[in-house]
Amino acid sequence: MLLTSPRPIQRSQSLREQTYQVLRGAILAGEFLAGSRLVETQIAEKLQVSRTPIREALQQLQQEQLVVIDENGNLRVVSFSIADAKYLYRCRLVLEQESVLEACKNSTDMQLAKIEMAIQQAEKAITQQPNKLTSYQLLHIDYQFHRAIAECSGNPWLAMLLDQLFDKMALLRMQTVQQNLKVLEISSEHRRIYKAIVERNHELALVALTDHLMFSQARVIREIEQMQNQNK
Amino acid sequence: MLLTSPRPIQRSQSLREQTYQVLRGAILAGEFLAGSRLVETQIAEKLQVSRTPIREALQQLQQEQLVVIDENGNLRVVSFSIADAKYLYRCRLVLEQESVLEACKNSTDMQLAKIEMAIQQAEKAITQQPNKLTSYQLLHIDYQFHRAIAECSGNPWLAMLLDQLFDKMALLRMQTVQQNLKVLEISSEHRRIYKAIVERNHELALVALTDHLMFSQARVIREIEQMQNQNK
DNA sequence: ATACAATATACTGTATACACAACCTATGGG
DNA sequence: CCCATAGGTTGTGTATACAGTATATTGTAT
Repeated sequence: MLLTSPRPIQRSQSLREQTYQVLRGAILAGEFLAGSRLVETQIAEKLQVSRTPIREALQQLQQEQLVVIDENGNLRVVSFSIADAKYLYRCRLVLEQESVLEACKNSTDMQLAKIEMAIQQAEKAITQQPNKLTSYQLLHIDYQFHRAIAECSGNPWLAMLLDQLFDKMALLRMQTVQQNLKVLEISSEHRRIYKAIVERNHELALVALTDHLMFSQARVIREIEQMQNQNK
Repeated sequence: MLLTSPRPIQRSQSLREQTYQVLRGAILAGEFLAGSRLVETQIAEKLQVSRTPIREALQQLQQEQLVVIDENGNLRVVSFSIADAKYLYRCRLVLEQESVLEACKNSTDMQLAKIEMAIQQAEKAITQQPNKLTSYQLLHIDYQFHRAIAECSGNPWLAMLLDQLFDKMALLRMQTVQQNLKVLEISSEHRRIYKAIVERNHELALVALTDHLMFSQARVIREIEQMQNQNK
């Protein structure tokens, strides 16, 4: 009789991981102004932990390009241009095209159900608490849908690459979106993609996805331009 | 653990950066067996620096998925399966397709020259020192070509995503390739892609690229299978 | 010998100390 | 009045100490 304890795991997470989550969340939630400086010692004092976990969390964020080193060697929250937006959307498009193609081919019923759940969750969130949700939460719900499709592809590296882009997209939109997203438009576009995948119609799925991303890109760029006009 | 590096480390860059380069190089050069364990204290003693820079370097490698945490929480050099190979190549294909498309559209004369230089350098390296070069060096020269095309696209995020894949590809092939690469085949395939880009013929460029990557994938998978047969 | 308990060892996570560089600021000399 | 430099401030990089935990080892009893 041997302690076959099935791995009780989950020793409370390391401070490094917790710090990382806190900082990432704060950045994506827009709690730092774009371009604001991040100083190890200040964050350490604020969070009441030593510099070590902070340092490591910042390095992780830096590798993910959510924070960058400026010309003086200071860490700052990254700030995206219109050009960045276009390039990021372009990368996302080709990866997500592969994503839906494979989803059309491989997705199981359970995976499809997960996609539909993501759509329903989004719709529920909108109708029930229209203004209770932060932009960050809305974006998160949006990406659940795209993440679910990527998982259908069965390609873990594809999902990983897309995750990286989603984080940057979230920050990009967080830095621009003032009012709430046009969530109704998004929802119908999502339904269209989902329907095509269920029908295994990959031509239609590709078109629907491409439309969706192009519209989304257009919305983001329009908002950036509006912001820039306001600042004049 | 070999780490042929008694102490070439100097204060020019941070120890963290130097350690990272040394470890990354050692992994990609195959100086660690696939799956071998990486221990902070051991590496620290070997390189004669404290654990701090080692730790940070290892975390960076972990984020790049060149090392992973096993079920017991130990760091190990990642080891790829045939499935991984296929998935990685698939991601690489869609990203590089975008890469050559944009290269056909945007590349300047200088950028084109850089691509050609990469080809010539590869050919020179092969003819002059056929057996002097390690597989790692050959791979590096190979990727210079693909990197140069990615730069032509003007899309920095695309180049970044591809860089990540190249590292994994290098490791994948390092773990499989026994004899030297079939460099002559590669070279002619490269020339074909280059020619299409110069002529701004994007249909042909896409075909040439796709062929090249499919051949490459087939070569890698064949070698993995041979290895697995040998181990029986 | 095998199983189990007790102890030692090996690693990691975190805090802290210190060195050093960049940057500011003020004071004194021109 | 200007500027040059000493001294302080701030921030990062690195080493090290210490605690907690997992792993290996040894000793002991059956």
